[in-house]
Amino acid sequence: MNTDLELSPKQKRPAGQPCCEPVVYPDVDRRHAERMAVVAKALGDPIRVQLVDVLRRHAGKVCVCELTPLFDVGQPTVSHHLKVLRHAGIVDSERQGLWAYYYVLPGAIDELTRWL
Amino acid sequence: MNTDLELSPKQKRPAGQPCCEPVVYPDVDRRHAERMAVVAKALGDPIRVQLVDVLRRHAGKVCVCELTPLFDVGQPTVSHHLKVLRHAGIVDSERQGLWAYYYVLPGAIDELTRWL
DNA sequence: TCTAAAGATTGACAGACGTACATTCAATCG
DNA sequence: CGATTGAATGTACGTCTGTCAATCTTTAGA
Repeated sequence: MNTDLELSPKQKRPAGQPCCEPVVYPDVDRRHAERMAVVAKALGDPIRVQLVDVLRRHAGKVCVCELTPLFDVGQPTVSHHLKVLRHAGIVDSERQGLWAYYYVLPGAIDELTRWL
Repeated sequence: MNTDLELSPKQKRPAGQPCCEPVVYPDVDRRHAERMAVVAKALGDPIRVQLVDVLRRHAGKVCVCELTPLFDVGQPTVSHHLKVLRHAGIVDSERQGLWAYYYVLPGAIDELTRWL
């Protein structure tokens, strides 16, 4: 990999020529970038970060009724955030009677971690 | 850490008592979660993911005019995305005459990586 | 079967977001 | 200076997001 970028003073391009040629092209293609952006966007809310934190630190499965009192938002909002996380492939849920248990799917986050 | 969650069938709460007590509290406090959410949100766009990818893979500094032709959006839009990344503390820029060179500040991403 | 509870869904709203287009700013060259 | 270039800023617009209130679905218990 070329780590030596010329910071030599460039010249104003004469008339209609392109300014600069790209010296580095993305290593992650568009599709890969889009998938990671989906995961990152899902983590782009403090409540969702804390939700994932709780679910990850708890190896088992956590009931929604245990998650709701941790935050200053109502139950529908927590449900909405969990839905966003599930839609991003970060968590999944399992119903047991009246209760819904959520747990983290480690794969999605690993992909982002590997790139970072 | 308690990794053994009882999945034993819960009981419907009698009348006005709380459903469940939280068994796990967030390890990351609100402020920490907010900072990581800012970083994650800034990475929540495929163009910004690819921008960071290019800047990280290039150890030096990359001129905006080298970044713009990589994407299908106009120069002001690229400039806007770079501004978002700079506001999140992920990148910074340095002016040299007509050209602006962007580079990655490794600290912000490391914080998120450490948690993930 | 009737009531109540856990959780999901819907609709509404203010605010933020991504993009395009035009303009402005700063710096170089003739 | 005056013209041109690289980059940032401003405006506008359609879309998405986070939240709440209300409602709906499913299930447990009496």
